[in-house]
Order: sequence, then C-alpha cells, then structure tokens
Amino acid sequence: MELGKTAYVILGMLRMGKRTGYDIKSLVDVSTRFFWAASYGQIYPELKRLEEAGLIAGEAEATGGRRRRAYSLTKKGEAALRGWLTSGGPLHIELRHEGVLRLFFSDELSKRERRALVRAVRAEHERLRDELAAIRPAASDTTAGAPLEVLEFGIAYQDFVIDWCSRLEHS
Amino acid sequence: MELGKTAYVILGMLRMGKRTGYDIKSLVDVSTRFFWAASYGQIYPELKRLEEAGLIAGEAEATGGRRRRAYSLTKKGEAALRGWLTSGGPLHIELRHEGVLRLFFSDELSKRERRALVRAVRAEHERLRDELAAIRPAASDTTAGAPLEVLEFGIAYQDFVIDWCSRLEHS
DNA sequence: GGGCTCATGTAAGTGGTTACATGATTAT
DNA sequence: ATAATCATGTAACCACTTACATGAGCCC
Repeated sequence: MELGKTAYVILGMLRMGKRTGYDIKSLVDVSTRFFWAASYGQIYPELKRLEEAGLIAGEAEATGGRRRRAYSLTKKGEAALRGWLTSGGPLHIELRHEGVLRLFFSDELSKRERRALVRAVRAEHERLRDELAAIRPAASDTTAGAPLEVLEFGIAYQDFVIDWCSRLEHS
Repeated sequence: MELGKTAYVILGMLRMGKRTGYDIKSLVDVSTRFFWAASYGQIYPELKRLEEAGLIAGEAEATGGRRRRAYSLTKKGEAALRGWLTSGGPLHIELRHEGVLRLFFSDELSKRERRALVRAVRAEHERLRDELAAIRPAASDTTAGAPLEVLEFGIAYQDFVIDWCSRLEHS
C-alpha cells in the first residue's frame, strides 16, 4: 500500500481540518504548488483511493442542493502521514528548468541574444517571487510555523536566482 | 512539429559534435541532469523521431562487430535549436521537492524529529553539491563558457539550500 | 439575467522512469 | 575468465496535465 507523494499532500492538508477536494486544490495553489503541484485530475481520484484504504473518511454534506463531500483524516491516515514525515527514506528531489537548460546551450548565441535569454529567466523568477510575496500577508495572519518558514524560503530562493541572473546580465 | 524539451537536449548535445545515444545519455548524466534529466527510454525513440523529421542525420559506424549509430545535426536541426534558444516562449519551470514538502507539514513533529528531517534535507543537498563539485575539474578542462557557468550556479544553488537548512537546524 | 465562485468528476494524452533483453569490446 | 563499459533498444508502467462536462449557489 505504497502511497504516492501527492497522497501525502492530501493527508497533510486534511490534518488541518475537514476539507473538500476543491478546498484542497485551492490550498495547494497558494502553498505547496511551488515545490509540489497537484491538479484536480490527481486529487479527486486520490481522495477515492485514500477513502477506500481507510486513511480518510468522506462525509456528504447536503447543504441544500449543492453536493459536496468533505473529508477528514482517520487514525490510520494520521499514522500514515506521521510515518512518512519521520521515515528516513530517500527524498524525491527533481528540477526541470527550461531557462537554465537554454542557458546551458547558449554558447552559440550572440551577446544580445544571450542577455535577452537571461532577462527572460529573471523575469520569470521575479513573477514567481511576486506571487509568493502576494501570498505572504494572508499567510502570516492565518498561518505560523513551518508553512510560513517554507514560504519565506521560497521567496529567498527566487531572490537568489534573480541575483544570479542580474550578475550574468552585467558580465 | 512541436518538439518536446528533451528533444532540444539532444539537439544541443549533438551541436557539440557527432554522438551516439549512449554518448548523449552519458553527457546528460554529468551536466543537464541536475535541471533536466533524460533516460534511455526517452533518448533512443526521440533520436528516431528527430531523424525522421530531418533534424539529425544518423550514420552507422561499423567498427568491427559492435554496432553503433552516431548522429549529427542537420542544417534544419541547427535552425530548430537556434529557434528554441531565441524564442520568447514561456519557460517550463517545475520543482518537485519532497524535503520541502515534508517540512511544510512538519508542525506536528517534535523538535527532535523536525531537526532530523532538516538534517536529511541538508544531507541530500550536500550529496548533490559534492556530485557537482566532482564534475567541476573535468568540466573546467574541457568546457568553458555557458556550461561551466551553469555548473557554478548549480553548486551555488546547493550551497544556498544547505545554508537555509543550517539556519533552520540552529533555531 | 449574467457572471463568478463553489463543487465534482473523467477521458485522453503527455512525458517520463524502470526494468529488462541482448550482445560486443576492453580492462584486470 | 570475468567484470566493467560500450551500445541499442523496448514494453510496461506511472504520475501528472489538459480539457471538457455538469450543475448549484451567490452577488450585482
């Protein structure tokens, strides 16, 4: 009964309280998405599997007409989450960065072209940093601890890449 | 005839000279792999497709018994590579980092457990940095320009994450 | 009435990994 | 001799994305 990493994203989100698939997706989009994204196409089927496996419990909330199914963590689910968090297993770390890839092959370009490419990479990371910075105010109100620390790290990481780009541009 | 990014990895590697699929894989494993990995299962089929499309030309080199097929870039392939390098299209940037993900959900852990997790993340990035550092001597002999700059960036990036982990550990 | 948000799903496709099969050549 | 490296491939599988379909409730 090996779980995929995205299953743990769901378990982790449910630990904070009862949530629908829609809720989870919304949360992911303003938090883990920057280092672990998830789409509806993953979330809904995974919720079914996790319920079948007894790690979460769904409850239909008939609020009038609109159907919604909110899930909560079971004991078993909590244990699974904890087990994953504390297991010493290898950490899946994967980066796919087309900007750096292009830069790697950029020796055949002219200086102008190369500089344009670096600028494009920088612009992308500035966009990312702005997105993260926009989340911060709301996050520092409602959240604290680890999620906020990770958010700060995300911003610092974007700044690090932006700095590297700036140095490349002026050399 | 939209090409996947991995196709451009192949084109980029072939621009440096005639190469077999095996050669390309070996090169990827000591260079782009850290920001764009590729496996045989992708490379060999992609080589066939690129040849059919006329972007590369394969030549069977009968060196006695061992069969090998070395490819080189065609004019069309060079143009495609250049086009990709200079196109302003959106840059695919994706990170999947299980370490940061665990940290994000680490609030329920004890201080000891959390620290152990941070240490594990740091260890992983130290391993990565060592791998990159091991490549450097050979790279700075044979290579120069962009690939070397990207390698230096990779090392600096690992150091950045390692530093963040260290700060987390001692707080 | 119209547009936005809440809400749930699925089908088709993509991009990629893993594991295996095969065999020649070279180094120890 | 035998282990490592060179070399080519494929089949099965996996994780994930995209696009679509559907519909209720809420605000202007």
